[in-house]
Amino acid sequence: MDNKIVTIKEIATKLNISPSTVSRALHDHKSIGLRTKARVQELAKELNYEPNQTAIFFQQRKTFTIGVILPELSEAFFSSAISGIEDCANKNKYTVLMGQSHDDTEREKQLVETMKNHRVDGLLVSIAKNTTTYEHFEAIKKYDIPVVFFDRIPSMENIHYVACNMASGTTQAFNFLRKLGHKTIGMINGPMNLLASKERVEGYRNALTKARLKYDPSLIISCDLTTDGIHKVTEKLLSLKNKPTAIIAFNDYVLLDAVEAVKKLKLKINKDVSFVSYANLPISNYSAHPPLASVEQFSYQQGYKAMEIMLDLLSKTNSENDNTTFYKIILEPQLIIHTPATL
Amino acid sequence: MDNKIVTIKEIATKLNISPSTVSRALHDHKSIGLRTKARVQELAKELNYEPNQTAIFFQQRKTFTIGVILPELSEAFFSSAISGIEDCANKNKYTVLMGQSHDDTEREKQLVETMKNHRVDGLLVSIAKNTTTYEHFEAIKKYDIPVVFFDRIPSMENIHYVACNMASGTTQAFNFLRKLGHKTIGMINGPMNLLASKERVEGYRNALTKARLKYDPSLIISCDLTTDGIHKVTEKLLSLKNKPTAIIAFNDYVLLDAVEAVKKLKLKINKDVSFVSYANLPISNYSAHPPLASVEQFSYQQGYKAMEIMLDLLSKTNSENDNTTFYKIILEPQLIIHTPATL
DNA sequence: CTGTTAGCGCTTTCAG
DNA sequence: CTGAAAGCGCTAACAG
Repeated sequence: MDNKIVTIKEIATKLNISPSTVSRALHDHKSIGLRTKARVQELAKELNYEPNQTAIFFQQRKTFTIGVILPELSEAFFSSAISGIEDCANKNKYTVLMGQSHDDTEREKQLVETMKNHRVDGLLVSIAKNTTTYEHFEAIKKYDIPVVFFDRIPSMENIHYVACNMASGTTQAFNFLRKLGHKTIGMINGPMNLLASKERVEGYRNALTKARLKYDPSLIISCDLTTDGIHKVTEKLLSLKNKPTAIIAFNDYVLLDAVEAVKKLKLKINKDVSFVSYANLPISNYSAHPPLASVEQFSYQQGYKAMEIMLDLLSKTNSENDNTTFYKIILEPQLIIHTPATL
Repeated sequence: MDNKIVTIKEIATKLNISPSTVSRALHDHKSIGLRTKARVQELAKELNYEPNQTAIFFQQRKTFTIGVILPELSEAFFSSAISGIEDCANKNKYTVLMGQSHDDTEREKQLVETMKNHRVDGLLVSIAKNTTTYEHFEAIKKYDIPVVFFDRIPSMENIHYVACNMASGTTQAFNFLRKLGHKTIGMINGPMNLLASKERVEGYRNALTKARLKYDPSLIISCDLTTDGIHKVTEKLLSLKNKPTAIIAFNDYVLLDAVEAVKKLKLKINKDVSFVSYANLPISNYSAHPPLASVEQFSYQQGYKAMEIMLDLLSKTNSENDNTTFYKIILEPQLIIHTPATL
């Protein structure tokens, strides 16, 4: 068995020509004679030549690899998003280097470091939920590694990102509930360092303003998105004097925990309290207590789009250092109303 | 801003010593004087030196990168498995290069190629459901890139793999249903090129044999695992003369489609026909029609274990080329019986 | 304890 | 149209 790895040099000596000629022939360089080009390509195939990418990466200072950092792969939103990223990357000859922060800022920092050392061409990140300092992302700019954020966007200036307009999604959700007759609507929100949490509040308040209603801040409670946190918050909401008859849950996972809390209180879903949530994950379709509606956030598309932006950034990174314009792609979410049949 | 990237050579000239000394000092080589070591490390930190991994990868013929090829990231089983892989890899200073085959053999082949060119140190793969030729995996062995398969194992000799003992899982499922009084038990199986499908049949037959029952082959039907295929197969099973009162579904996703088919036939779940399935995915916990029980396959653990085997293989790949012993790790699955409360 | 040297495999000027 | 040579950044004999 020809276990040995074939190099350009070998092809060269076997053909009595120089390595540079071989390299050029392999790349279909115009200045190479058809005759030699053919001979080289033939022998290359015969010997089963494979270019050593690590050598090329090193030499070209480009790895055709994109680093992706996200909180948790087992959350459907993220696995779907990275699926989109990978599809787009693959289509464009890029590969994906993946790491999960597990919502731990320290690990996130370390991953940025690893990715940098691996010389990824770019970084796609969805930040850990309690990341509040951003030096690690600032730092990487100096290395000409573009960063595009998706979904979980940090509160930083001058960044590229793609996200869903959660304000508008929340307004949609709110109005939907209003139309069903709900007067008092609560919200289980996420940590306030997330843009998405701020936007939810914004959308909620916009809806109130438009409807000329008064804002009761106690109806919106932030939590850390842990099961315990969600249970507590749900109980709190449902024990208010101004008790909500409907609740907007941060996402479909949060909803699952909120539903449990409601059951513990011996209240009836869709009777004592109704829910609307975000993400529109497949679990909702099969759930025993699906939300009345869920704000679709197009996770796959977000990932795909983020990668497209990255490709664009990479294509012109050398010519113009456009440190002035930033992509801020905001997808319009869509409230998916679940049919009565499934309720 | 010091945008320039610092190299060992620079540190060397600034300190009037040789690059090799710097390299050694940075690696805490014992033969370097404490004095110089300190000076080097200090300056390195000051200049913010970062080793160029691509150079190291190239030079060392090792990338500390593991390629992972799996069918579909948005399937919970796989995202959970890769989560385990990544955790184990990360803990051991390895990174994960990821690609989805989307159950397409062509793309799988191409991914193997890409991974090979990227010079991954090893490959972890769960094959596409209709992959039946394995040259691409045979080929990669010549490059000293170990391959460990997980969950979806090809019918090849001499491979490393970790999987769940689906035979035993199926026997457990079968016996569970028998105890509930079911006499005629059907099975929606996957494509027969998958080891897991063969094992299901084996487990089914073992259970029959032990119970001294006769085997009716029409009660086991293979399908392509598409929604349409599942619908057809379900209808077929339920229109047999020897009609099953319980069905073992290939996994929790298949179950969802099978349930739909049952509804279309106006039959009642858990009355006309009961289900048991595999995977025990979270969806089951929230599903409107969860299976009576589900065979837990420990996806995260499978991924983690596969990566551990890989690490072991990598640690001794140079010393002994142990082409004779192969890891065949078979995890014992566990039938998780869903509490009546959720039914 | 430290320096010299060579080389990993490839691309790419610069000369013919 | 082709060759010679340099060099990407780092490590590792080998030689002091």
